[in-house]
Amino acid sequence: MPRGRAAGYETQREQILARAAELFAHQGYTATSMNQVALACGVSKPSLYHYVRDKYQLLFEIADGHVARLKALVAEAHAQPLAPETRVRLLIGSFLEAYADAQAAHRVLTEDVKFLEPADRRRVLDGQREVVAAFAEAIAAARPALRESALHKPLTMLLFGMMNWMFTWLQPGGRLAHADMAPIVADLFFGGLGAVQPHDRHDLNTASLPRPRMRRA
Amino acid sequence: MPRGRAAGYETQREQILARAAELFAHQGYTATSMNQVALACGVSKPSLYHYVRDKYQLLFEIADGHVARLKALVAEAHAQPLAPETRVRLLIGSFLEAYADAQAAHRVLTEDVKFLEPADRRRVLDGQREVVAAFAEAIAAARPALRESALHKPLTMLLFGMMNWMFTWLQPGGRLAHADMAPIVADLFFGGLGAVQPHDRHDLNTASLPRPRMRRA
DNA sequence: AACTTTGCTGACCGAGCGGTCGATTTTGTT
DNA sequence: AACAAAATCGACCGCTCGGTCAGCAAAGTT
Repeated sequence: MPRGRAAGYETQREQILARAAELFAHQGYTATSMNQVALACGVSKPSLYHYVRDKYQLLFEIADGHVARLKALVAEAHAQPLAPETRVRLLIGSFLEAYADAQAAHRVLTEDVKFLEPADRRRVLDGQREVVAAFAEAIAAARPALRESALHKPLTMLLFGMMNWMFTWLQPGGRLAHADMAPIVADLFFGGLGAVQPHDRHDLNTASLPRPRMRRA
Repeated sequence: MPRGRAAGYETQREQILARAAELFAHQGYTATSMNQVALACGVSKPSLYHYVRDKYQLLFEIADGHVARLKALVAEAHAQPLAPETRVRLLIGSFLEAYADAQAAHRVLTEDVKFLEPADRRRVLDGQREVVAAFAEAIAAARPALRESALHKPLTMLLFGMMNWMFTWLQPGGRLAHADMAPIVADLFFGGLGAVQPHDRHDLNTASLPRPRMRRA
């Protein structure tokens, strides 16, 4: 057995994944060419293929790695003995921190999942479902009345909407950082839960207002 | 002058736009070929190019048309004499209705803007900024205290996060419809505003909890 | 020193892309 | 009937894509 792998192999591999994640995040998976990835990594295309099987593997590893990170955060929050609401607030904070640290991977996960083959997509989406279910459970533990109304799952999705949409408008160098938003999101969410609780479905109190259809724009 | 345009020209053009929007929404702009668009419309590729200048024009018209629709909804809501909070609730309801009626265009708008040329992208994003600013103004009118804390804009973005993320998880044929969500979103938002108001920025009340870094996933 | 694998590259391949051409048929006007 | 533009199509073009190949220098094992 003449040689083993060089020490820098895994290092370079991870750098390639990171560069690819950035390119995918900014240009989209299909609009990014392997030539671009190779160029961004400072290597030739065959060298790139020395570290990665194909373009598809880049996509899968970026997406799968990110959900694995999120699942680890959930496990970490559940390992600590915390009051229910405190646990949810911790989850929100740690997720927003993870989003800030891996913005590219997060964007790839939310926008390019559709390019995964069915089996891989299922795997990734199942991981996401686990994470969302854990949030929903933590929320139901903090506000048990929600579970009876079967509203804790839609409300959990609204919470994820607030968090997942942040990468759209929050500037990395702006006045507000992801960490600043965590208590705001948590306060808005828990403060609003009380107001939405007594609601009945199909009680569309604004639907009776006149709302004529549009003709053309 | 021998002939004018056939009566069905505009009709077919709009159908092409609609089909293209669906394909773009499900596969992404770059991953959708003009052959696919032509096939989905039941015409040959040269016929398709008889109705549309090029692929890019499809993208721009889909995105621009959708923001025009949203801007019209804002104008419509402002034309009516309403109590501030009622106006915001009406806006939320009409936006969710518009999202439900034009899910494909909405998805294209949120995911494929990056493929617009700078000038066109600016135009579309400016339109979106107008819409968001109108929401923020309506919200500040309903809760004047928010304006002083300069928090009404981030909170408006959180509201948009809840609404814009809905297309990700709300099943068109599921138990909950977009219309069912409107009062829930409005109640959660207005109910939570009171809880977030007294907050000071950088008062990260969960940040003191132990939150060790992850090593690798 | 002999050997074998690693790490890397310029050149190349088949395929599919967006878009066009030339020709044909259809249709409203005169 | 004569005409010109509209509407449609099969075939094709130049280009870029993801990916491969043959070959070369460097390096760890024996």
